[in-house]
Amino acid sequence: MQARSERTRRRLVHAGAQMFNRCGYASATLGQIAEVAGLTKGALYFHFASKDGLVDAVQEQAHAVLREFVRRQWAAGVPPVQALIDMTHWLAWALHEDPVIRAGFRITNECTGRQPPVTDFHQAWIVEVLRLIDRAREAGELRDHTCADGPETLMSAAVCGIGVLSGTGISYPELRRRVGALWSSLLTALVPPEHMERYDVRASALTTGFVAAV
Amino acid sequence: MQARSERTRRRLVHAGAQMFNRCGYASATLGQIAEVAGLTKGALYFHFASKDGLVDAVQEQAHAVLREFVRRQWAAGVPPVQALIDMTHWLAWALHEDPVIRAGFRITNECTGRQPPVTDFHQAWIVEVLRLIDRAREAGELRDHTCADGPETLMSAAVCGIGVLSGTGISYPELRRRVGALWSSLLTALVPPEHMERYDVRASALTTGFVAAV
Amino acid sequence: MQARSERTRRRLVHAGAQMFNRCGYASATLGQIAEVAGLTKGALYFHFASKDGLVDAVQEQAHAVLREFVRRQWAAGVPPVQALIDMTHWLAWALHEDPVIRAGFRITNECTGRQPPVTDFHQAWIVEVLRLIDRAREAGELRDHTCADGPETLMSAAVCGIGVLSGTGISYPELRRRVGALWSSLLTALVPPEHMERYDVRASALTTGFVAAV
Amino acid sequence: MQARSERTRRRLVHAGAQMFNRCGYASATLGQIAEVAGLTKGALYFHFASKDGLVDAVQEQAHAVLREFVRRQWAAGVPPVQALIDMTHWLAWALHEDPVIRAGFRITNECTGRQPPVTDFHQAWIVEVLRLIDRAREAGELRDHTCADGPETLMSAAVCGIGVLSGTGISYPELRRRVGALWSSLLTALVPPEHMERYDVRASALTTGFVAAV
DNA sequence: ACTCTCGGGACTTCCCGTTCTT
DNA sequence: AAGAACGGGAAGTCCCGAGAGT
Repeated sequence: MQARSERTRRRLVHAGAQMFNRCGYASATLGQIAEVAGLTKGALYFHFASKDGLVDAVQEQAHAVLREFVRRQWAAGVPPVQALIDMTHWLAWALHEDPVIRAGFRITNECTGRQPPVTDFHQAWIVEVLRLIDRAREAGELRDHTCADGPETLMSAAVCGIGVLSGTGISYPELRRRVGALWSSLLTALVPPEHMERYDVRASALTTGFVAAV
Repeated sequence: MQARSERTRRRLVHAGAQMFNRCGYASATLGQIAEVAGLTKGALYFHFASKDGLVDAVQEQAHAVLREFVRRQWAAGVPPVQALIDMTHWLAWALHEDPVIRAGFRITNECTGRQPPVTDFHQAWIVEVLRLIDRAREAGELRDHTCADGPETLMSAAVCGIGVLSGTGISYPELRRRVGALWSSLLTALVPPEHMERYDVRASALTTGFVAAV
Repeated sequence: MQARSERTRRRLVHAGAQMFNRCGYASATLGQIAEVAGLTKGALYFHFASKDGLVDAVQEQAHAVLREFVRRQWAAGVPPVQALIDMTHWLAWALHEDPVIRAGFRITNECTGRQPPVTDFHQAWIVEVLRLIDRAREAGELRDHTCADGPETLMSAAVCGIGVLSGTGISYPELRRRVGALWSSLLTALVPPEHMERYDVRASALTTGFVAAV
Repeated sequence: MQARSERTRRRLVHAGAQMFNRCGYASATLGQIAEVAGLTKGALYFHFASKDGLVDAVQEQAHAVLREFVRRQWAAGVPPVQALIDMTHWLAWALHEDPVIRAGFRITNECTGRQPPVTDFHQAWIVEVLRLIDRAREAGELRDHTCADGPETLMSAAVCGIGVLSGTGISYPELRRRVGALWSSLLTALVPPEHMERYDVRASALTTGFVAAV
C-alpha cells in the first residue's frame, strides 16, 4: 500500500504550502492544513513528526523541483548568462504556479531564528545563481567589474525582488514583463556591450510547464 | 505627567521591534515584549489597543524615521541618483543599527494577508525610491532604456536584496562593502557611461548617525 | 487584591485534589479541574506554571497541614507512643475529610518515576513516624526487639495500610474502628506488656477538626 | 501456529507490565509497549481488544502466578501462620523479580474509579491473607485479641507496606531483611508468646524461584 | 492465521491575546 | 499601570479501526 501513502503525503505537502503562503508559518494551523488536504491531523502526524517536519518537507520538495530544473537546463547546454535569464523567468513562473515554490521562499524568511531547517530554499537559489555567475565569469562572458561581488549581489537582489514582487498580487503576464524589463537593464550591468545581442531577455520555452511532472 | 508616558511608550515600541525581529510577528508574545521593556502587559494594553496596534506603532515609527531621512536629504539638495545611492547605504546602516527599521521590513512581509496596516513600511520605501527615479529621469540623468520599468524593478529588487542580506547575520562592514559593490554594477545599468564619475558609490557622511535623534 | 488571588489559588488546589483523587494524576484534566473550581484554565495557568506545578502545590499544601498537626501535637506534649496512635487516627480522619491529604498520598504513588516533586507527602509521613519511634525508643517506651527496624517497618506499613483502606470506599466510623483494632494488636508488638494500659488506642480529641483552619 | 502466537502474547503482557510499572497506567502508551515488545501496535490489537484488555491480561497473569503459589503452599501442607510469613517473603521476592506482579499491584491502585477490572490483584492478595488468618484462628494459633479485625487489618497493612517499600528503589536483600524484621515484631502481636519458636521469620526455600515456570 | 501500514478522531496541555478590577 | 482572570485555540499524540500484505 505504498501508493496511497505517497499520494497522501503529497497532498499534505501541497496543502501545507498553500496555507503557509496564505497565512505564514506561524499562523497556519495543522488543523487547517489537514482540512485543506481533505485529511485529518492523524494522517498528518503519521507522515510528519511535527509542524517543522512538514515545513522541512515543503522546503525539500521545493528544492527538488529546483534541482530538476537546473539539471534539465544543464542537459540542454544553455550558456551561463542565458541560463541566469531563463532561471529568473522560470522563478517568476514557478512562484506563480506552484505553491510549493512560493512557500519555500516565504518560509525561509519567516523561520529565521528557528533552528536551521534541513534545507534552506532561498539559500539553494543563491547557490545556483552563484554557480552560474562563476561559470559566466570563467567563460569571459561578464564585463570587467571594478568591485568583486557586484554581479553576485545584484543577482541575489534580483531573485529577492522577484520573490517579493510576485507576492504583491501582481498578474503573471505583468510579472513576466517586469522580469524582462529587469533584464534589459541588468544585462547592461553584467555583460560587455558587444555581447548584448547574444541573449534573449524574454522567457524561453524551457522555463514553463514541467513542474507538475516532478 | 506626559513625559514619562511618552518614554514608556517608546520603550514598548522598541521592545516590540526587538522581539518581532527575533521571533517574527506571530511568535513574539506580548508577555516577552512587556518583559523586555521592563513593564507588564497591563502597561502595554494601556498604550496600545492590541497587538496589531503595537505593530502599527512600530511601522509608523519606522516610517517616521524614513521620512525624516528623506526630508534631510531633500534639504541638503542631493541630486537624485546620488540620493538613491545614499538611501541604500542608509538602509543598510539602519537595518543594522535600528531594530525598528528591521522590524518594519520583516513585519510588512509577514503580515501580508492580514487586514492592511496603517502604514506599509516596505511600500513606503518603494515609493520613495520610485520618486527619486522619476526625478532622475526628468533630470535626464538616466540612460535610455529599451524597456520601461527597468530601473524601477531593479531598484526595488536592490532594496529587497539589502533587506534580506542584512538578515543573514552578515557584519555591517561587510554589508556596506556589498552595497558598494552592488552600486558599482548598478550604475552601469542606470546612468549613461559619461556620467559615471559624478557619483560616489560609497556611503556618504549623511547616511549614518541621526536615527537615535528621532 | 491579594485576598481574592489567595482564595482563587486555594480553590484551584482544592479542585485539583478532588480530581486527582477521583481520576488519578494522569487522567484528571486541567479542564475538569478548572471547571470544578468554577474558574477557567486561564486562571489555573496564572497561578501554576503547569500541571506538575499544581501537583506540587497540592503536595505542599498537604505537607503544610501535616506539619501543623505535628507542631500542635508537640506543643501539647503528647508522649511519643500515644503520639503515634493519635497520628494514625488523625490520618484516618484527614484522609476521609480533606481531599488534599488524600490526593497527597495518591499522587505520591502515581508520580513515581517522574522527576521528583518538590515535596513527597508519603515520605514526609514516614519521616514523622520515624522521628516519633526514635523518641519512643530513647524514652524506653518500646519493647526490646530482636531485629532492628521492626517497629519502623511496621509503622510504615500501618500508614500505607490506612491509606489504602481509606480508598476502598469504607465509611469513616468503620475506618476508625479498624484503626483502633489495628492498634490493639500493634501495641502488643511495640511496647512492653506492663505499659499497655498507659495508652488509649481510640482517637483522642486532638485528632480531628483543625484542618479547615490551616 | 499456536506456539508463536502464545509467545507473542506473552511478550506483550510482559512489555505492558514493564511500561505500566515505569509510567503508570495512563501514561504508558501502546506505542511504547509495542516497541518494548519488539512488535507493532497492529500485533497488540490483534491479541487484545483494547488497552484495558491488556491491563486485564496483566492482572490475570499476575493472579495466575499467585494462585499457583498458593496451590503449592497448600500442597506442601505449610501451617497457616508460617504460610503467612512465607507469603510475604514471596511477595517481596516476586515484586522485585517479576514485573507482572509489580504491575498488578500498581495498576490495581491506579485504576480505582474505572469500571471494575476482571480481576483485582490487590484484592486477591487480601483474600488469600484473610483466608490464612481464618485458618490460623480456627487452629487456635492466634493470640486472643481484644478487638476483632486486628490481625486482618495488620496483615493487610503489611502487604501494602511491602508493596510500597519495594517501589522505593530498595535492594532485594535489604527488602528481605526488612520483611524479616517486620515479622519479628509482628509475631508478637499475632501469636501467643509460647508459640513464638514454632515459626521461622526468614524466607524459606519455597518462596523464591518458581515464577518463571508459570 | 496473523501482522503491519496507514489513517481517524478525540482530547490535553500549554499558553496567548484580552479584558476587568484596583 | 499592575494584578488577576478569561476564553479560545494550537500543537501534539494517543487509542483505536480498517484495509492490505504475508
